[in-house]
Amino acid sequence: MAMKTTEKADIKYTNQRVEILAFLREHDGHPTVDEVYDGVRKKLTRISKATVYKNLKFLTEKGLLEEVNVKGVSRFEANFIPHHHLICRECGMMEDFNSEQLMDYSMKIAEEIEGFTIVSTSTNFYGLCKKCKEEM
Amino acid sequence: MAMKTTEKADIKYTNQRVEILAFLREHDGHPTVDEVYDGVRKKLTRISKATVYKNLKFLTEKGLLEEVNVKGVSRFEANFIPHHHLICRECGMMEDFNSEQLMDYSMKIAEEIEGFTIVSTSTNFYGLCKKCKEEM
DNA sequence: GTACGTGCAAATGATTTGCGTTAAG
DNA sequence: CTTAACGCAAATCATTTGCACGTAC
Repeated sequence: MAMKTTEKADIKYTNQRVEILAFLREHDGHPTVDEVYDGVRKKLTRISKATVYKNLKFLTEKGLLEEVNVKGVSRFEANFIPHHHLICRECGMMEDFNSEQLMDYSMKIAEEIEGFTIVSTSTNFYGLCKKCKEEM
Repeated sequence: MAMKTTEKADIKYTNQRVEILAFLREHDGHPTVDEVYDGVRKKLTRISKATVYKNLKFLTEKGLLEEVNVKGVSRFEANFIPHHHLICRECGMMEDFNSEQLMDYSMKIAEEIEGFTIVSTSTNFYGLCKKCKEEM
């Protein structure tokens, strides 16, 4: 069976990739491309933004990262425990949220869908974060 | 209380806005900006893409449209019955999917979340559409 | 009549690409 | 060694903006 794991073997772990992965594992706030770039540049001062772009795309294709999009901006994460998101409609802030119950429930519903082979599910909860609510 | 409905009153229903709304109501396949532009241009040949952009943004802010983002591209819809999405990881194709059960279940879980005021939820089911699966 | 919307062209911002150089395996 | 990755600068693509003119209310 063709598994993702076989693909992982072909990855060249360059310094740049190692630092990008390390940065994302230490920052679970779903950083944007620029935030990853700024973060990684502290360790690798000569890294280019093009390399950050290329690698975020590459690592996402290889299955080592997940890309999410809020208000038109790409954000990345390295968290592989399937989870859900709380998203603030006002400021775009995004937080992980776990509910195994909901994950199980969604996957059970997924099994009944025809003409689509479901691999994963993710629920987004949209609303207002504490900060934005107070500012209203 | 400041409701969305009070805002709706201030909308100037120009030809351009009317056609954009009509197009989206007739096309539930989550069109991109370019697709909306091409579609509306058949009726209003002189409309500019800037106007399409301005109005999609404006109408989304006014609550008449929903914006979703797949693979970095914005898509729009005018469907206000809350619903879920089936998204193909391969080609980005997106289809509506209804499950009242799942909607109820998610909202029940949402009520228990603290520090975040949840307004709506939407579950994305990721996988492969029939066409992409056959091509593998 | 007036304020807001439009179309156009130019500006911005995000992302991708081409290519000579560098480094991982 | 050899091939894939890097860094840089230029190119492309999506989206926004400024402004003179037009139109909904």
